[in-house]
Amino acid sequence: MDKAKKLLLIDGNSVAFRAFFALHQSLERFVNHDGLHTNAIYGFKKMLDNILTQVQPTHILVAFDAGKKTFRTEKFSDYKGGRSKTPSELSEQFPYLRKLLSAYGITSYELADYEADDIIGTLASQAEATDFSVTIVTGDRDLTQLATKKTTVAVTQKGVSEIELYTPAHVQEKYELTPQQIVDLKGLAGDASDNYPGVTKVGQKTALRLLHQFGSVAGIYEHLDEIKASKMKEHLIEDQKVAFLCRDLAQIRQDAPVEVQINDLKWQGKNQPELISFFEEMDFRSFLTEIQPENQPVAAIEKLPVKVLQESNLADLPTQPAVVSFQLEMNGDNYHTAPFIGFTLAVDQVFYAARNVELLKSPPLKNWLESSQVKIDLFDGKRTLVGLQRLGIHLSAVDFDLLLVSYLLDTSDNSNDLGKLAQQHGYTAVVSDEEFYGRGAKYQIPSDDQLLFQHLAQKVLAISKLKVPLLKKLQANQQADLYLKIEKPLSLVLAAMEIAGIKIDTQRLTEMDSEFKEKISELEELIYQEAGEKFNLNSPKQLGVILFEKLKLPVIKKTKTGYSTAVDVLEKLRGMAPIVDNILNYRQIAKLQSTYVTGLLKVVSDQDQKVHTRYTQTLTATGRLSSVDPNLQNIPIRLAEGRKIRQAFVPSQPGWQIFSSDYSQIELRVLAHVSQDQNMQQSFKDGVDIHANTAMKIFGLQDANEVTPNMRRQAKAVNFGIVYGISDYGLSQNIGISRAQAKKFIEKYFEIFPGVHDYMKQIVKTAKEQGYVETIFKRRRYLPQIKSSNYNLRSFAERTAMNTPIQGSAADIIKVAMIRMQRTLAEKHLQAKMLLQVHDELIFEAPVSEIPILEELVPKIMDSAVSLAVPLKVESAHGNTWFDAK
DNA sequence: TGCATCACG
DNA sequence: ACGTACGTGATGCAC
Repeated sequence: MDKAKKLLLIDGNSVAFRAFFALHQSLERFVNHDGLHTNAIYGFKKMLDNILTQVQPTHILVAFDAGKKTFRTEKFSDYKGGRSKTPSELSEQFPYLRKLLSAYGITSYELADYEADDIIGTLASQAEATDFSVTIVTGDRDLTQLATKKTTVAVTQKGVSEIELYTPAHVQEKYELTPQQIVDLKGLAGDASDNYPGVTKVGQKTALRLLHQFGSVAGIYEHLDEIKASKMKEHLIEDQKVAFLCRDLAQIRQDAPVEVQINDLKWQGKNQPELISFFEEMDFRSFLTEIQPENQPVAAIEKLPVKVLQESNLADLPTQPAVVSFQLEMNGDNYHTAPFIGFTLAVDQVFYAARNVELLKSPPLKNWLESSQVKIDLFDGKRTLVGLQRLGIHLSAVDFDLLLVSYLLDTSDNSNDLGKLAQQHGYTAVVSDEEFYGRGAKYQIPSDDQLLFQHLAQKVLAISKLKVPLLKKLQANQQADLYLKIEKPLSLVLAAMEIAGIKIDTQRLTEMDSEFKEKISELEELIYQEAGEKFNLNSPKQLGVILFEKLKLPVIKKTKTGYSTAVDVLEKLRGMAPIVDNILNYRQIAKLQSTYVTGLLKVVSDQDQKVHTRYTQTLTATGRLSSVDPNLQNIPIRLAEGRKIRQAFVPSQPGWQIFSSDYSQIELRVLAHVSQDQNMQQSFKDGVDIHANTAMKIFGLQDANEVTPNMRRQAKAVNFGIVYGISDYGLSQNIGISRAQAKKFIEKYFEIFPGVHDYMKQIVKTAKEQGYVETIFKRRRYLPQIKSSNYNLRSFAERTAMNTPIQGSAADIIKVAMIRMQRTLAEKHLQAKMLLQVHDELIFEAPVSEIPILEELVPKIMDSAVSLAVPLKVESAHGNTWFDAK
């Protein structure tokens, strides 16, 4: 027997609004990997599931408002006037809501000049005329006017899960009115949210009383003479036209020119693959597991035919394939030391795998990897290269590096896991390592060969499947050069630097260790005496109690968790109690001790007395590198005490020295270039001291000699502030001046450098229009929050828009220099080795005899890496240790 | 695991 | 009226 026909009609806009505000508090938790807000989509989906289970419809349509202009605004220009703009965090979700519906197999519909209500009213009445029953879902009580014997109106309550069902009986019970009288009610009382007035001074209460007596608006005016003379009666007479107009506005149309046929709305069910890919796009993990429970995907995914490689069958492999996808699996992040797990290869859609990585040393595998004729596709070339190097295999070229490419496509998405990345790009057959191996104590490498090899094979398959689409995207973004000429060659350069490592004078560190130990215990004793008790000095919480409760020092600043005891606070308390100075000293030395003495000693390799950092090439949002394990980009230099740590960084061979070159003010030069500010460009062309020059200009001095050190210091801070996307408050905090004074500085600065001012305004505008900003080499950073209605988020995005092209372009430039540098050293057969990069500085070791060559060569390569509108300036130094290279 | 602190450009 | 500098990593504490 045929199921009874049930039509479900949903007011898309109103339900989306409800869902959005129900989850408004968690707005920032519902953001997907592209920065899209997803709370309304999430809530809508939950609600939709509820309704589908409750109603069991056979036919469905979701109606949307077509736009601001409707027949109602024609009749009453201020209809829905004064309503605040839909938040951008919601409006950006509407296109995806339609995508969700499409995956659910549900029709979305809108009609020019009509609101969603009218589409619903029209379809409901058409459906009733045949043999349908109808359920309407909305967040708007006005729609209860549509309730009939065959039509139920479900109004969502506060959350997204609860609904209130309005039948004519329920309407009667709640308002003592028939559904049709709701329209009359609105006509009399008006509607604040739709911004139409109704009759003056008549509200809900009076309107209800009148309707109970006369039945309708028309009824009231027919029986006006029965109403006693009163202010209200005068208002009724005066506002008669308004009353009928408002009634008309409230009346939902049931004759709109809707083009869809109800029979076409038959629901065929959800489209599972479309839904999976949509949930992935939205990062809705819980919904994903809901529709594909844990074991299902494994079962559903086709098992790949993997051939297990052994000594005995290596000879069966082709001698020189055109393309090989390769994965070298290791246990742990630190690929300099991580144990090998195994490897896989995909060649002509055939998969090979083995646990024994020694096999890679034999032909033909070694030949493939070292050949320049075989295209190697992989994930994380640097990691692979270092791993292979440990096996004595020299990977010479990579064709496609999935990790690098996907980082360039979106620098804010810096996941380091092949499975996660592949899923984000729509390829779902491969799971994340965390999911496959487990995490922390649960980490386990499967002993079952087939299980392990399937995972590895899925990885290489993902690499080859994603190669073409991602390279296409790169092309579309005009980023192919950035990949081919900068990032890919750089990964090989970085690998070489990491492998080279830098030698540590552990004896020097051990000396410092005992020195510091002594000083620390002296200071500890002093502090405990002054405090009158022992406590944990390293605990800001306990220190706070001592300083601000026991010693009653004034509280300058608070943190989320209590009193702040940070340097800038302690600086202000200096002189109020001797303990403060001692704490500052203690902090300084304790930091050196824990991070740079014992910390560094912990990571020195026993094999070669060197530290081998890892540069993370795909992490920062601006394009800079970062350095981990150990971080060699934050070795102390500013304070004399800390600077001595650099004495422990020494050349790896006797008779060699450390050589260092750094760009001078590269970020300001980039700013002068991108902003095209003539004044700033001229300063750099003239080769003047830029900070002193800025000081002269903002303090209105005639002569450079009049610039005091303090003026120069302040001007330098302004220059920095400009690069960071300045705010008067930030500047005032930084140099300890009033906010008003800071504001004057900034205004003066923009007067002097109008091009910079224009650039800052322009870049924010560009970011708003295109959604991202770019560096000079087209590195891209998306800034979805630049349209946020939240002031803080938006301001942050604006400052980022100003800063990223500057910081990022500087990063591009030094990367180009590094690649050329490495090539030149090889071409000239120099023994010198490039060891470290510290954002605007390159550090080498070289035989003393080569130092004069480097003094010439390195600055030449660095300052000619790009050609800007201003010259680049490079300064060099050398010495027996890193400390002495100053 | 998150927070506060502090090291660098 | 809002509340703020940009980009990182390591350490130790407290939950």
